[in-house]
This record gives sequence, structure tokens and C-alpha cells, in this order.
Amino acid sequence: MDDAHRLQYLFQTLGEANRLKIIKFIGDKERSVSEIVEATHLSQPLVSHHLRILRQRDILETKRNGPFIYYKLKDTKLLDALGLFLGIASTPKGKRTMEPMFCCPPWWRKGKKKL
Amino acid sequence: MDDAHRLQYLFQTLGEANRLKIIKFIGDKERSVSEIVEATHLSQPLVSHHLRILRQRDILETKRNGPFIYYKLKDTKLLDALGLFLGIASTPKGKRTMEPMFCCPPWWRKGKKKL
DNA sequence: CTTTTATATAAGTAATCATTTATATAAATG
DNA sequence: CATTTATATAAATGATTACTTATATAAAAG
Repeated sequence: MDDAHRLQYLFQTLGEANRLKIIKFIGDKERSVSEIVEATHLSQPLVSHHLRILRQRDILETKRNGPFIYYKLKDTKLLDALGLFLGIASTPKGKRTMEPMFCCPPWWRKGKKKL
Repeated sequence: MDDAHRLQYLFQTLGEANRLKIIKFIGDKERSVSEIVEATHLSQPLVSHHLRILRQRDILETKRNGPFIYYKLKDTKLLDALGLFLGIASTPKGKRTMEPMFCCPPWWRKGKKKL
């Protein structure tokens, strides 16, 4: 696997708001599933689903304690890296709220000139 | 939009190997579409597709020069951030090549004990 | 104006993936 | 053993999206 695919894999893992919420809540601590469910207001199966992905992808690791399973970050450097990207993500100039994705009705540019 | 969604948006944009290849090839330079097509071995419509997304999402900006359209990074800090992430992405410990995603045949654990 | 080169856009398709609903497992407790 | 609590898994579904093929636009050249 080359660099691009390694990065793709990591970015796809982190490119999900609920997973990011979970990571942020866990921070540098250990958190049980029920704590995460409560903090994120997500359903328990959904939290488990995301936790499984984050663990499979080496973002999180687990420790069992009785009936509880505690998740924590495998590498807390991730938190710093997220902060760095958040700086980049914070729409510095163009101040567009979000991608247009449909900037124009379908009939727009029928007969217009410039591309 | 909160932090998690801002990051999701950025990470989804970057979570695509071909887009990463394009970004890497552009680097801190200006590159025309045809240069990118040649360097990446992707079809021209596919390159245009990814370039449009990268421009809409404020990763790239464009400049026309005759029939050529040149793309460049809007913020070259992104290159450093990618380098940092590549360090995190480079499977340090678990040495699993890729996600199992199907670690077991469907009949596995029929009658087994431990979860 | 016609052709050629450079780039963008559109429609269609297939695959991926987040989410929900329902169920299974595991540990603890009665 | 039966019940409860904590967590995981499975199946089904809907939405998103990368990619291909085909076509449109724009600038330059003949």
C-alpha cells in the first residue's frame, strides 16, 4: 500500500462526524461504551459500530473490566494532529458556509456564454 | 457547523487516494489539467471531477492562461499536515496490512464461547 | 468559420457505508 | 438457573460518491 492509500484509509476512518465526536469525547481518557452513548446521544449499536471500526483501524484499543469495555486512544498524538487540521478546516477566506453542490437550477446556462 | 462536521468535511475531501495523488503532484507548484492527467494516469474527466471538488472545497484555486487552467494549493500548510498524518497512518505496531473486515467465515463462533 | 486542443459537465452505474431494528453474547446478580 | 445490565453483531435500507462514457464549452489556429 502506498502513501496515498494509507492516507486515504486514515482520512476515511476519520471522515465521519460521529466518530470524531467519539474520539474527542474519549480524549486522553478511558471511556466505557455507555459513557460514550450518553455523551454523544447516539444509539448503542451505532456507537458500537463506530467503535469497532476505530478499533479495527488501530485508532482505539480496548480493555475489559467486568461487564464494561473501556476504549482509549492508541496514540494520543492523534489529538494534536486533529487540532492542526481543524485550523486548516476553519474556512479562513472564501467564507462559503458549505459547498454549493447545486449552485444553479438545471436550466441555468442554457444560452449563456462564459464557462 | 461545529468542529466535528468541519473536520468531517475536510477529511472526506482528503479521503480519496486519487485526490491525494493530485495534491501531492501539485505540491507547491502550479499544474495544468493535462500535466495532472499525465502524471496520475487518470482519465481527463476523472481528473476534472476531482479538481472541481478540491476547488469547491477550498483546497485548490485556479488561474487561466490561454487554453490552460492551472491549479495550485490554496494553503501549502496542507502539505505539512499531510506529512504529519502520514506518520500516524504508517501502521506503527499492529502491523496488520489492512483491515480484516471479514476476519472469520460466517460459521465461525457457532458454538464457541468467548465474545 | 472550421478544426483542433484543453477542459468541463452530464447521465448512468456500481460500490461503499452510516444508520436503524432486531437479536446475540457476556458478566453479574438474585 | 433466571434476570438484568453492558456490549456486540446481523440484516436491511437509503444515501452518497467514484468512475466511465459521451458530450459541451472555450480558446487558439488554420
